[in-house]
Amino acid sequence: MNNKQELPWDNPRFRNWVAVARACHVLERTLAVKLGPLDLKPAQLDVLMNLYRHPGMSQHDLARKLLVGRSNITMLLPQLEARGLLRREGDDKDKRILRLALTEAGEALLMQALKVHMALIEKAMSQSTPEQCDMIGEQMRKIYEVLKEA
Amino acid sequence: MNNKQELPWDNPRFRNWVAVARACHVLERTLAVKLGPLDLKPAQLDVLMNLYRHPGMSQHDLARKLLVGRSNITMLLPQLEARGLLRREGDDKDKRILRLALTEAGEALLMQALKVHMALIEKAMSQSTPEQCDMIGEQMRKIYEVLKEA
DNA sequence: ACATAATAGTTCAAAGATGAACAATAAACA
DNA sequence: TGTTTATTGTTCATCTTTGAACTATTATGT
Repeated sequence: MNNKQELPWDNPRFRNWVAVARACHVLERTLAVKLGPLDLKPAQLDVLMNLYRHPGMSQHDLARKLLVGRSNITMLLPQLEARGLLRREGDDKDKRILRLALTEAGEALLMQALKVHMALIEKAMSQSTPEQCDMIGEQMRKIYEVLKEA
Repeated sequence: MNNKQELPWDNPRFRNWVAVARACHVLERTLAVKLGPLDLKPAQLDVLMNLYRHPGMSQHDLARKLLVGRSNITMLLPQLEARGLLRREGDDKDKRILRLALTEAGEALLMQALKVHMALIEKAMSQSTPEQCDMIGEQMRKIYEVLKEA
């Protein structure tokens, strides 16, 4: 007779996930504001970060890393390339592939942006003990694994 | 003489937060796909959820809850109103304010969408013990508090 | 009361993200 | 080899999101 399902708000998992989403959202918005002076958007910072860690990666690989479509990368890169922050050069063996790498200027700007990003994350995560912080990261990596092929 | 700052990737807080952001992103994308059959976007679901919990709230309050601009709400609501999912009626005492509430149809669709959302969150969070889950929620609420007025 | 400031919502142009369709290239396989 | 399939990156139309400027209304302060 009870045609009302259990309301999600009574469910701890739901409530707690909503908190995760809200924290993410507010940190992303704050980051966007703080990156303003560097004329950099969070999405662009993500690109620079990935190229720093994986120089020579293709646009396809970059799109997969960032969880966005390839077309998004195509739209994103020319702005950064025009600013001299990265290079795109064709692969020798596979002419379909463009290999990406940061320039000196790109690396320099990345370092500045990382200071901003790092400070923000420090401020956010300073509330947690190292053990709590690691546990959160561990659970989130599990979630990513569970969902990425769903 | 060391002009290289500590690289964020060596910092547990940074690495763990990146995991949070990635988990959020992939869950949001997955939700968007799973809500497809209901012809509902995550942002629209957020609206319905908030109106269910806070009937009579204004557009301004809704925007604040959702962490978006007021204009976003203005663009979002007409679609939902046209589908008969919600009502907008002017406040008696303050003629600037429009008060929002779900219709029967809106509530019914919300219940369907919540099943989808709930199932996804269950799948994601089932990896964690109840204690871990609560701790994550607690830390995330702290982060939100710290950042929301920054 | 009156001028000033603050608030709620809308409009609009610009920027971002998305997915389908496409061209060029490479891989698989008969 | 030749044909078919897959992959990489681009283009394009569409949909969202955003912030600044605007109107209407209410609050504040003198």
